[in-house]
Amino acid sequence: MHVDSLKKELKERKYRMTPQREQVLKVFIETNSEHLGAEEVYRYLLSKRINVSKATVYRTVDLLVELGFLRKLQFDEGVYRYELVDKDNRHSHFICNSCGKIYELKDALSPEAVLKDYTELLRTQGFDVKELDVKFRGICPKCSKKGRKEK
Amino acid sequence: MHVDSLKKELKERKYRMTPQREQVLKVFIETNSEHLGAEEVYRYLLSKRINVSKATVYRTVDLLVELGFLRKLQFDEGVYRYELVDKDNRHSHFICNSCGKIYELKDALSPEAVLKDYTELLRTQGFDVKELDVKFRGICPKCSKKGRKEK
DNA sequence: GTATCTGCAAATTATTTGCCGTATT
DNA sequence: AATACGGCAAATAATTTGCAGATAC
Repeated sequence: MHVDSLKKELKERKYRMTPQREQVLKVFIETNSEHLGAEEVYRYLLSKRINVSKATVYRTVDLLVELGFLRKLQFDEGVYRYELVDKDNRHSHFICNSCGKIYELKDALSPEAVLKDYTELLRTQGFDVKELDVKFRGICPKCSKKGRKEK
Repeated sequence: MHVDSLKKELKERKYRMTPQREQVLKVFIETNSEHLGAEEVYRYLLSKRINVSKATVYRTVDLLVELGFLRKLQFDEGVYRYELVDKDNRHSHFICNSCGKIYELKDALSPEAVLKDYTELLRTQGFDVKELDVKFRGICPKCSKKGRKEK
């Protein structure tokens, strides 16, 4: 599983495997890769009595991004968030302007698929597209319902 | 032009028109709405010997977002950037992983148009989509050329 | 054994806030 | 005149860094 490939990847790049690195990666696996910020990872570990300093968490998530285990995200709140990279399951996000909840959109009809032609066009213009980031913003179903009752 | 509608909009919402607000908005008009951060707006004004404090710049760009004159952007650098809202000319961005340059993609075949069907699908599921944010990342034409020569 | 890694505390960066005098309406 | 606004400096929030001791290899 993930932890083994971390060991392998670290060795290949002449980094060292440490308990802290394993623990940080495990947080993302155990939480089903919620969109966690560094602070949250730190608190999660604290709550499980696992001692890792905040600086190490910051350094480790950065490293995990570099190694391709995590993806760095931003949702307009002044915090970086991270999620597990899952190559077969790319997804977009829907961010509710009312409650702030972030939904993952994993539908078969992925925006990535829909945008394929446009990405191709960019390539013909010399843009080598490696990544695509699509975010929808608006009001989520829950907030729409609430709004109807309350107002 | 823009400055007049700012006056109008401020009056409607019972805010006041001030020289600082006019100057900040003008920066975005004069620079063709580059993707400026608050600090850059501040420096631009300084360079033109226009005295506005940094705090005011921060407060003003926030206000201009609220009033719908600016759009708040994030490009994964730890800084908020802003651009003029131009309703008839929405665009996506291409961010070069090598030089960091941000390109605006204004092609006729806009991702927004391509994604329309998918947005519609979301609506049927109760997601009221108000905004769409599409970012491409990769290597830009210039860096691709450089890479070929140097490496 | 040695180079990498961690923890701590201090530094840095971007942004926000409180307060008080100033300007707009 | 009343209230909103701006400037300043201090506060806050998130993240980064320097360094000395600890640990993986």
